[in-house]
Amino acid sequence: MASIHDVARVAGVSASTVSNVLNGRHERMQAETKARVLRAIEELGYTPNALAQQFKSGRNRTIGLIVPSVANPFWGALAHRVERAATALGYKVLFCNAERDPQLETRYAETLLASGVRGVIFSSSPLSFDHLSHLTRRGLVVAAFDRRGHGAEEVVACSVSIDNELGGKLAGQHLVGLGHRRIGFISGPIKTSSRVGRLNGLRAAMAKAGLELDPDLVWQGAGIGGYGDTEGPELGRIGIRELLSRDDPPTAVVTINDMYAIGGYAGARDLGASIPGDISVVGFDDIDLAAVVHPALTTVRQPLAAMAETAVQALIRVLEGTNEGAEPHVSATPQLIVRASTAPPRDRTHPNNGAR
Amino acid sequence: MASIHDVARVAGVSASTVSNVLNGRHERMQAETKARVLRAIEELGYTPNALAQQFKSGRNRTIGLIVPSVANPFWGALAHRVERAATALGYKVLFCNAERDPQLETRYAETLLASGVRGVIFSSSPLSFDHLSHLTRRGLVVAAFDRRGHGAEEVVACSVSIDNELGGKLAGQHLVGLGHRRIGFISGPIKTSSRVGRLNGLRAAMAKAGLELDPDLVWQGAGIGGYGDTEGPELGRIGIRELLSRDDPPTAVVTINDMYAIGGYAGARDLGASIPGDISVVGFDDIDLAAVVHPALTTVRQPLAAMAETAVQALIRVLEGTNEGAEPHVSATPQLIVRASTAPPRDRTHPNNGAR
DNA sequence: GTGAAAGCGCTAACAC
DNA sequence: GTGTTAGCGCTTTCAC
Repeated sequence: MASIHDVARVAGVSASTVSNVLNGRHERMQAETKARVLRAIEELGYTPNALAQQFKSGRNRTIGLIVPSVANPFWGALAHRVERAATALGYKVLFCNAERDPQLETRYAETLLASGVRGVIFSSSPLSFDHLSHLTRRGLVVAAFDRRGHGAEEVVACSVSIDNELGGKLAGQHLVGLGHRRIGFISGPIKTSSRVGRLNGLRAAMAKAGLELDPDLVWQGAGIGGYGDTEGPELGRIGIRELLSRDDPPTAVVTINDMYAIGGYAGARDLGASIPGDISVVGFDDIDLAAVVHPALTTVRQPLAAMAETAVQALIRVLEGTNEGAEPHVSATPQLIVRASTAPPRDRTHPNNGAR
Repeated sequence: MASIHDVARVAGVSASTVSNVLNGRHERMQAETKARVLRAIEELGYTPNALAQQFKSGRNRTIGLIVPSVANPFWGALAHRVERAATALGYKVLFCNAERDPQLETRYAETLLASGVRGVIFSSSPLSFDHLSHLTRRGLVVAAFDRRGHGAEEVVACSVSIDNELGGKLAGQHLVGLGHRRIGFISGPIKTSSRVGRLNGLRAAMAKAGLELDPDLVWQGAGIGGYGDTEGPELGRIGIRELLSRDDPPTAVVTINDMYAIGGYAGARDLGASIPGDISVVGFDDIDLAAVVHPALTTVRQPLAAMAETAVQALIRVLEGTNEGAEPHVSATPQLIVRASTAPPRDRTHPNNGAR
C-alpha cells in the first residue's frame, strides 16, 4: 500500500508537506503545492494508515461500547444509536458483549485500552465499578449507561440513565390504580443499579397506597451466564409460571424488560392463564416488539435515542477535555406506555386479596 | 504508561529480551532472566501497547463483521457467535451496522482496512460485491455470510450460507404437504442472494406439486432504509394484511425471517384472522423468540453457531495464508422446525381454491 | 512555505 | 542467550 512517502515522491514534495495537507494545515500553503499533493493522493489511491496515525498521535477517535447481550434487541438498538451518535462526531465504535460478567468486562476494557481506545461506555452497569479502577488509573474513561453515578464514584466519568426508581413507580402506580394489590416482580439477578432502582420504585409506589410488596413475589432467575440476558424470554416464562403457581399468586407482574415480558406471555399461556384477564404484565424498555406482540405490551419506555446521544457526547467531551463543569450524570425521564397487557384484576373479592 | 523500555530498565535487560519474553521466544532463555522480566512486568502493571504492536507487525488480529441491523436478534446472535469463535482464535471483532447500504458498507470497509483490519465478514450479502473490488485490490479479504459464492466471484475469499433454495423448498414442501395451494411470500426487497434463493426454493417446491407461485402473492416491503431490517416486524404486519386483503388471498405465507413472521402475527390479528386457522405462517432463522411467541412459530432453522464458526475459521485461515486448497464455499443445511403456526388450510373446497 | 530529522513502542535481524 | 540496531508510517518541532 502506498505510503505518505510515495505521495511525496510523486508530488515532488516532502512527506511533511503531504502530512500538512492531510491535516488541514494548508492555510498559508501555496495553492499549487497543495493541488499537486492532492493530485498525487488521488493518483495513488492513497489512504493514510490509520494505525500509524493513531500510534503516533496516541489518540484514535474510537470509543468502546460494552453491552450485556445483543440477543436483546434493546441493546442492539442502543448499539445502533450509539454508533450513529459517534459517527456524527467522527468517532468509531467497537462493540463488545460482556454478558455482565465483571471478569469479561475487565478483559474487554483492557483490550480496548491496549488498542488505544480511551473511552468506553458500559451499557448495563454493575453496582460497583471497582473492578475497573486499575484501568481508570491507567487512563480509561468510563461512561455508564443505565446507572446513576454515586457521589463518591471516582471511576465513572459520566453517566446517563433513566430514573429507574421513577420507572418502577410509574409501573406500580399504574397497576395499583387498576386495583392490583398483589404485584410480582420478575427479573434476572437484581445486581445492577437499574434493576435495584426499578424494584425500589415499585415498592415505593405500592407503599404509597398502603400496600406491601411481598418478597415471595420477587422472582430472580439465574441464567447460565449468571445474568440471564440471552435467556430473557425463557426466564420470564419460568418466572411467571412459578409466581402463578404460588398459593396466593399475584394479579399483576412487572418484568425487568420487555423480553422477559414476552417470555411471560408464553408462561401464562402454558398455564392457561390469560393476559390481562388473569394477570397483568408491565415491561420495561419499549422495544419495537412491544407494540407487535399480543396483547400489545404496557411498558415503561426508555428514551433510547436521546440517551445514547447524551452518553456519547458526554464521553467524547470528557475525552477531549471540553467537559468542564458539565453535569456528570444526566437523568432521562421514563414514560409509561399503556397498551393492552394491563387491566383491573378479574376478582377483586378473591378471599386471598381480602375485601376492599 | 509504562513502555517496554521501562520494563527493560527495571529488569536490567534490554528491550528485545522483554520482547522475547512477551512473544514466547523464551525456550533457550535463562529461567532467571525470564523471571526477572516477568517480575518487572508485574511490578509496573505493564501491558504491551497493542497499537504499536499492530503498527509494527502490520497485522492486528482483528476482524470486522458487518451486519445489516442489530435490531433483529438473529444478527445479534450471529455477532455473539462470531465474537466467540474469533476470541477462541485470539482475534477481536469490530462490529458495524451497515443497513445493507452498499455505500455504508464501502465506507465501513474502508475504515476497517485503514485501521489495519484485513478480514471482514459481510453477514448479509448483496447480489454483487463489485462495490468492494477496489478494496480487495488493496488487500481487504472478504468473507460472505448468507451467500453462495459464484464461480467467477473474485472478490469473495470464502463464504458460508445455508442452502437458501433448499430452505425455501423445505418451507414449500411442508405447506404443500398440508394442502396449501395458494402460498404467499413476504419479504423486504428481494435483492440479496439469500432472499432470491429462498423465493426460488419455494417456487420450485410448489412447481414440483404442479402449483404455481402467484407473483401477486410475492410481497416486497421497502423500509425507510431501503431494506427493511429495523422495521421487520412492521413490514411483516403490513405485508400479511395486504395479502389477506386480496381477492384471492393465500392460505399460507412464508416470511423472509422470523421477525417478519412475528409482525405477520400482529397483521393477521389486525384483520381478525387466526393463525394457523385462517393462515399458516413459516418463518426463517429460528431465533429464540420463535419458540416463545404464540402460536409457536414453524420456521426454517439456520445452524447459526456452526456457520459463524465456519466463517470465522475460514476467514482467519485465508488471512494467515493457511487456507490452501480449502473449499471457498461452505454450505450448511437448513432444517425445518415444525411448531404450531402451520396447519392444513381450513377450507379446502373454498371456491377460489378449486376442488381437489 | 517547505523540508530535514527525530521519535512514538515495538519487533526482528543480526551481532556478539 | 542477550543486546544492538534499524526501521514500520506518520506527526511534529525546528531549521531554512
